[in-house]
Amino acid sequence: MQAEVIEELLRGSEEVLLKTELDKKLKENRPLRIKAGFDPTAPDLHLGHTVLINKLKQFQDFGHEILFLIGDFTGMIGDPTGKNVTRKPLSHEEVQANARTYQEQIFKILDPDKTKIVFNSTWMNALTSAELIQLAAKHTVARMLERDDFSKRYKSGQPIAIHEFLYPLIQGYDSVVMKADVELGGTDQKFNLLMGRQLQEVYGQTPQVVLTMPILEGLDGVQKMSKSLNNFIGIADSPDNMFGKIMKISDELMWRYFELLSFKSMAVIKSYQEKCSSGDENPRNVKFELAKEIVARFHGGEAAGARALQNFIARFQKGDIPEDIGEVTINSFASVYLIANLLKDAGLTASTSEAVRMINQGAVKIDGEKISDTKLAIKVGSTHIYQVGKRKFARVKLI
RNA sequence: GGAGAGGUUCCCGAGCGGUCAAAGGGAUCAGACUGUAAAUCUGCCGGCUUCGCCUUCGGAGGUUCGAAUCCUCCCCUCUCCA
Repeated sequence: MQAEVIEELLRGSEEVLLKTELDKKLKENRPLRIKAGFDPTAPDLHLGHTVLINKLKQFQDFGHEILFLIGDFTGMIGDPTGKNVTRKPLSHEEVQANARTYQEQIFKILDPDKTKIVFNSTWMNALTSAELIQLAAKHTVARMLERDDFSKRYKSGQPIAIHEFLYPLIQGYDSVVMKADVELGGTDQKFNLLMGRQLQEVYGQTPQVVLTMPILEGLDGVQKMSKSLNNFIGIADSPDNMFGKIMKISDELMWRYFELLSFKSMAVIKSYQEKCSSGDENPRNVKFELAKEIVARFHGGEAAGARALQNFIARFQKGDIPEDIGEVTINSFASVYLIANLLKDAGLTASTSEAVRMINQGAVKIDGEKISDTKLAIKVGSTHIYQVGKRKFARVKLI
C-alpha cells in the first residue's frame, strides 16, 4: 500500500531527497505540510506551471495539507539570474490581484477548501534587522557559492550582489516558519529547496523532503514551455485552441505530457504506448484522450472535452467552418475595400503585405471558397466568413 | 585607466561605395502529403495607396551623383592588460 502511494507521488519527478525520509513521514500517518512557492508576478499560468500544481493535487488527494506560498517578499529580490538589480516591490494591491488570479487558475486543479495560500511578507516584514543578520549567520559564503549560477558567475568574474544571497536564504527560512514537511519545486530550484533542509535542521526541525519536478518542454518539444518563446498552452486558452495545440505536439512529446499532465494511471498510459507501437491503435486517438482530459480540467468537465473533440473533428477532418467565429464590423469610408486591407483590419493578418502573400499561397478562403485575386474588391454592405490558413477565421461585416 | 574586437532585418551570420530590402542557415508562417504527429517537398519570410513607392543595417552628424559599406563624435557588448 505504502509503496504504491510513494510510487504515485514520485511519478514524473526528477529527484527526491530523501526517499527514506518521505517514507518515514508518510508512516507517521498525519497530514503532511506540503509547500510550494510561486512568484508574485506574471500569474498567467500555462501547462508548464501545472506540472507542479498537479503534483500538489496528488498530495492533496492523499490527504495532505497544501501550502501555496506566494513569495511577495522574495519577489523584491528576484531569484538570482545574474541581473544585478533589485526589483521594485509590488504594491499590496498588485500582489492581492495576482493572488486572486492564481486562485482562479489553481483551483481548477486544487481543492480550495484544502489549500492554504500564504504570503512570505507576513513574517518577513516582521523580521528585524538583527534577526535577519542572525539568519544570515546560519550559512556560509562557501556553501552559497555551491549554487551553480553563483559559482559560474564567481569564477568568470561576473558580479554577484550581496542581496542575491538572501533569496535562497529567505526561501529556506520560509520552510522553517511554515514547518514544511515537503517542498516541491522545479529542478532549477534544487539549491533553494535544499537550503530549506539545512535551515530547518539548524532551527531544530526535521528537515523537509525535497521533491523536484522537471521543467516541461513547450510545443516544440525542445525548449522549456514559456510565454516568451510562444510555445505554451495557457490554461486560459479557449477549449478549441487548447485542444488544437495538444493535437499539434509530436507523438514523442505526447508521452511526456501524459506523464506530467495527465491524471491517468501509469498502467493505462503504458497500455496506450504498447498499443501505439504495435499498431493496434492510431496515436492520434490516444492524443485525443489527452486533449480531452486537459480541456475538461480547465473548462468545466467532460462535456467540454467532448465538445472540443467534436469541434476538432468537424473542422479538421470534415473541413467545416467552426460555429463560434469572432465577428468583426468594419466601417468603410470608400466605396471599395480591397481584400488585403480587410484581412488586415479584421486581424487575420499582421499587415497587408502578409495578406497578399497569404492569398498568393492559396491560404485565403471566403465563405469556404479559395481566392487567388490579390486585388479583389469587397462590396460594401456584405458579410462573409474569411479564413486565413487552417485556423484563423472571422465573420466580417463591411458597412 | 590602457590595448584590441564587434554591434546587420525574429535569432545566428555574410556583405565592406553602386547590380542590397541586403547571401546562407535556423525559427515562424503558408501550401502539398498526413493523424493539424514526425519526416519530406514547395513557397514566403520590412511596410504601403503593391508591376511602383517608402522606411531599415547601434545613435547623431559628415564626405559623395550614390553609403550597411568611407570620415567624425556618441552609446552599448565582448576579449586581453593594469
